[in-house]
Amino acid sequence: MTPFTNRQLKIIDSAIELIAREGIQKLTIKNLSAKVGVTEGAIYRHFKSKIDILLNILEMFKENTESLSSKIRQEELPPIQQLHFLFKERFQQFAAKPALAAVIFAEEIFQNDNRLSDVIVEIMALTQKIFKEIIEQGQAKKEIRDDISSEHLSMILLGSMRFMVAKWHLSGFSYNLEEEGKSLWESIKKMIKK
Amino acid sequence: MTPFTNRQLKIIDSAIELIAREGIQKLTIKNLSAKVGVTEGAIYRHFKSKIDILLNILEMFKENTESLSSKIRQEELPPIQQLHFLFKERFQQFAAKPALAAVIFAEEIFQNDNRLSDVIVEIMALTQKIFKEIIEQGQAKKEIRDDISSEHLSMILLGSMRFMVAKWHLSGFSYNLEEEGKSLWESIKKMIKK
Amino acid sequence: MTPFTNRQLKIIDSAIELIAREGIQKLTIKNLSAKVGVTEGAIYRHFKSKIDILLNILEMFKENTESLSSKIRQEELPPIQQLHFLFKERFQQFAAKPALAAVIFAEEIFQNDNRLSDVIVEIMALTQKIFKEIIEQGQAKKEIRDDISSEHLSMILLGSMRFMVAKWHLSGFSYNLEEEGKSLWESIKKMIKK
Amino acid sequence: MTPFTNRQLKIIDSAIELIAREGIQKLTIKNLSAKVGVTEGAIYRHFKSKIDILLNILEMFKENTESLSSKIRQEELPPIQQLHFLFKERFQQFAAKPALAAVIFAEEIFQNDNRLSDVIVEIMALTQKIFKEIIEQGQAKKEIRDDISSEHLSMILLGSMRFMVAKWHLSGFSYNLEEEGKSLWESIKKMIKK
DNA sequence: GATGAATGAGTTTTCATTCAT
DNA sequence: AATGAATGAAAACTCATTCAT
Repeated sequence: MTPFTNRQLKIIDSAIELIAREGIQKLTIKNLSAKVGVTEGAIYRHFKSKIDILLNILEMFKENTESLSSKIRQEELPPIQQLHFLFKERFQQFAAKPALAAVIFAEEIFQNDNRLSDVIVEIMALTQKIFKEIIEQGQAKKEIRDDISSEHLSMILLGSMRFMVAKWHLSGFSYNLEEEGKSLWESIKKMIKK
Repeated sequence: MTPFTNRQLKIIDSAIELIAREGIQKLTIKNLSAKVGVTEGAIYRHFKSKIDILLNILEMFKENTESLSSKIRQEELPPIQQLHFLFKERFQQFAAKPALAAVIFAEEIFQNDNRLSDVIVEIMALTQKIFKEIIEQGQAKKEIRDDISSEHLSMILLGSMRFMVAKWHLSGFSYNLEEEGKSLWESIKKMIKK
Repeated sequence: MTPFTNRQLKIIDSAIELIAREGIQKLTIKNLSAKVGVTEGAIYRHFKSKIDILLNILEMFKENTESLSSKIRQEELPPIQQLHFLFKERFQQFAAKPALAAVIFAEEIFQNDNRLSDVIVEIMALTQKIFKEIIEQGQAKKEIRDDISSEHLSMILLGSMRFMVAKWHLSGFSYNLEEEGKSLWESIKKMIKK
Repeated sequence: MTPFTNRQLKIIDSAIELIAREGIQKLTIKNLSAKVGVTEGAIYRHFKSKIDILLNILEMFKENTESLSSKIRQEELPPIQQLHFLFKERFQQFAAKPALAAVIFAEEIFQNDNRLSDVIVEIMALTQKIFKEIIEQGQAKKEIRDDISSEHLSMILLGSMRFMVAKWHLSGFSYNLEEEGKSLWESIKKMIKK
């Protein structure tokens, strides 16, 4: 939605990488500007504050989540396959940009400021809502077991996904996330299918 | 193991609460000493550095995890009940001290320093190992389904637990974690039982 | 004397208003350029530095003071009426452009730089000299009391004028300066007439 | 009222002198700490912000004004002598601490921040009120002329005092303020006496 | 004439830590 | 044990100015 300039994209990217590699405490304007290759003041020509940079990272992710969700709704796949698609897509995105995974699942990072933590809560709620709705369709169509609430099923799906990503991050992105994710999905599918 | 003085316990407690309520970025010696009720310098009589305080928090949690695990091993319960016990116990601990939950599952907090992140990795590995072993016993005894690897089953268990705790934290600890946890456990049990 | 371009006049005007409304500390090239409606760099097409802008404001006021004074000298009015004219004229100018009043009587603003404070001293000396000379004429013509030195009489005249303007500024220009000034003049006239 | 520590007094004093000598724009924490002889951070152990320092300077002056006024009321002098006393006292104070004069009459300095400008307005109103009340007593007792309002008389008194102090400041404190002030008082007395 | 990007020096403030008392 | 004062480094951000386009 927001059309970023190249410089802004560079800054956002550098910020994500800095956080992923060294934690938010290392996301300082000094480190960031060094990574971008400009002086500290120059950053402020592109974002009005450090919080603003973080806000844009989250906003980008939120918009991406929304567009993924509407893309799926259009495709008219059976619910299980919709879940599979979302699962795969997310793991693919994270594998392509590991830093993003590290940032997006570390809510603590954004606890700092209300504007940030609000967006985090929104993203989390939105994501779970998307999964829940698909699961409920699946339950209605008898594709997905209905002896367990959609709330719990979505929690199990998202929870295990997050856990895998967190471990992957802590391991220094040392294995192939997409493969492991695919294998995890197979297990989950077995558990939730009717 | 480490015999803490009362002052040390007070400091550790205050630190955990500060982090839980406002994020690590608010864990400063100034804020901490104000919460404890002493001057800044006084903190250094009890811990040799800020990292040292965080290290002790993690160490405490790690020891607690270890003692929980050995307690279970002595009790000779059937595997499913062992899992139930661990699940319940953890949720109870977190409900009793919400701040701890907020801190312990937020690995990002400790990414700052290698000594810290090493302990985080150890704790995560240890926890998953405990769950995996019990699950494997359960599979051997035909109590737990064996068409899904113990690796994945433990991921699903731990992942959904972490997810629930994370949501609870983000919601401002606004609901009864123990009850929700109990209900989640029932769902998980249904899914993993043979 | 100095023939300003339209852009230069706009910049000077905006600068005066910025200072009057928010203080010199808010007179930054960024704020100024925003008010003028151009980018920061553009300002430097019209003035070679920020000090240069301030210098021109003072120079304008000084020239205005000089022309007022020579206008009066030509008109050959009785001294008391000359004073009245100056008094009225100044209050009229300030009422018409409140911002100018706020700036011109706030010597502190220009203490920053020697080139500026020198002009301030010149303006102050010039103004007092103009008043003193008229008063001395009045004393020679027995129109104005001569039991008090022209130095003191001019101080009282200028001092009370400045005080009224300062209060008006601090009150947010909340009352009619011209009327209040007229009334003050009546009082002063009573006090200085022979 | 507020019992300042020695360090705080030193800081306040240094701040006043810095402003008087070079203007507020030179009152930076860096310059201030250098003058005090400590590092920049050290200032913050004694005042919580730069504004706080300025606020305390004004508050000190305000309290001083109040105590002067109540001292006078107790002494039961004839109104003209009360005015004389206040006049003398103020000029004495300024002569003793020139920097204070430079700061206190330069309202612009404090336009920066609402908390500051509010106190400035209060001080100005308080001072004029004190003078006005004495003048009104004098008018009631037929000591002071009543063909001119107490409002205008106080404006003339305070205005000429401020003007003299401003000139003295701009001249680099180059003459004896107390003597000049005494002489000005004599002129003013002549003008306001009945 | 004007823009957009940048710089280098500066701003206020906070931080973890030390140390004499 | 604890305080109060201090330090040196670093934080986020702002400023006047320059310059290629």
